[in-house]
Amino acid sequence: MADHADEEAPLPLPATSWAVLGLLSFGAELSGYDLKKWADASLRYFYWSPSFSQIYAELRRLEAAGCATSRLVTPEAGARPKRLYRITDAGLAAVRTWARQAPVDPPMLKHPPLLRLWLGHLAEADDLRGTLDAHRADAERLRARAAADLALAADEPDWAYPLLALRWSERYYAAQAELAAGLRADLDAMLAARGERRATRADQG
Amino acid sequence: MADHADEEAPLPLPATSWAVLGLLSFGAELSGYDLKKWADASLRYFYWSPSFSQIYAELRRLEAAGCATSRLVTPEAGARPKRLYRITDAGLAAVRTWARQAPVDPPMLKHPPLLRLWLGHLAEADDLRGTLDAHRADAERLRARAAADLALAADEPDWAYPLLALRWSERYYAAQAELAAGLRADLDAMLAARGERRATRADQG
DNA sequence: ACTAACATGTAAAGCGTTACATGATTTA
DNA sequence: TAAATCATGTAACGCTTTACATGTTAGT
Repeated sequence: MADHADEEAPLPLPATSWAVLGLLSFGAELSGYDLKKWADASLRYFYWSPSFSQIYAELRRLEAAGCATSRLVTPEAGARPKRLYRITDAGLAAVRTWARQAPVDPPMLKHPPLLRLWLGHLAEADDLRGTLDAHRADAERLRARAAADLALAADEPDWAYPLLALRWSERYYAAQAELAAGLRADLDAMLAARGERRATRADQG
Repeated sequence: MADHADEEAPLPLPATSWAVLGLLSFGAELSGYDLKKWADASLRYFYWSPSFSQIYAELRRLEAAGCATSRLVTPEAGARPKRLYRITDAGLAAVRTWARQAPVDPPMLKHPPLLRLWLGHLAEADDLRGTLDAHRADAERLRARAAADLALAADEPDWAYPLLALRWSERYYAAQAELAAGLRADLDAMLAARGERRATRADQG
């Protein structure tokens, strides 16, 4: 039976569960708080970082499914105890099966700045310009953060794959900034052309 | 009071409501089915396209809020009636206020192919290569679809802003394909270096 | 006549967030 | 010692999807 583990269907867990179990699959014993911090520093560039409460719920679910175990640790007498989670052998086998066999969903993008521009006929031109400029600045900030996190993680042989993901992330946010700049230019060109057309009509009429 | 409409706080509706009301703000009288089709052809490139049931629920909500009205239309005697929705003056004012004043949330990305790569230590190299290649092909398909939709919408003066969004979308998916190619190259280089290091160690040991 | 695709919804289940509650630790 | 921040959770709410139910139209 153990020989056929890779051929069994993956456990029916939501993607967020696999992300959390994936964090644990690197081997460390972590608290919910630790996991949230780590997710913010790595996953969030290409996968949204779940909230604390979501992480705590996922950990309870993973433990109930036998994919993780937990123990209460009290640092000092009288201090508040914390619960540390560690992946189990069954959990490691499950996440391996998932990583090799589960279908890969398509990327999902929710881009509020673009939604605003798409409804540009409802706003003022300066509002739109401001929205795009702010979005571009955000993208550049994220690119810089990814570059910084990349420098921190470099040369750690265990993190070769997270490092690839970080390199991709830095390029992704650089591309986002460039796309924002291009869109800003297109918007200005469109508005200029529209203004000229209106002026021409006014001259004729 | 009417003069101050732009200074009032936007109605507390979720982003999806505004997206649907935004579709209606172009002026057409549409059914839930029409709206879904239109969302699939325009919004989905930069904003996920809500499901049918979600759209129907949003329409009911918008009507309850006074932002839209509906009427039942029976094409022929005995045929199944359909409900058509149209934006109201109050709805137009509300979506204008939202478009000008509501804060713009940051883009949200959920990228399962990258999540798989990030957990590359759990899978086989060929699985990862296949995942990346499939992702690249998907991105190129979406780029081509955006280009096609762009050609359909061009030269419609009312769709100037949707056109800008479509141009951005085409570039976005082109960039996605390039990023996938770059990541594939990085992966191959990493695996080659690892293989050489392992071979070197084997020679020495 | 049968099938597939089109079309319009409803109901239930689950995902995920915000708000809340609590206590420890640091800083002013 | 007061405030701010860190840290660990719980509970309630609302968004979103999947599955289901139902009827119509068009092709074969």
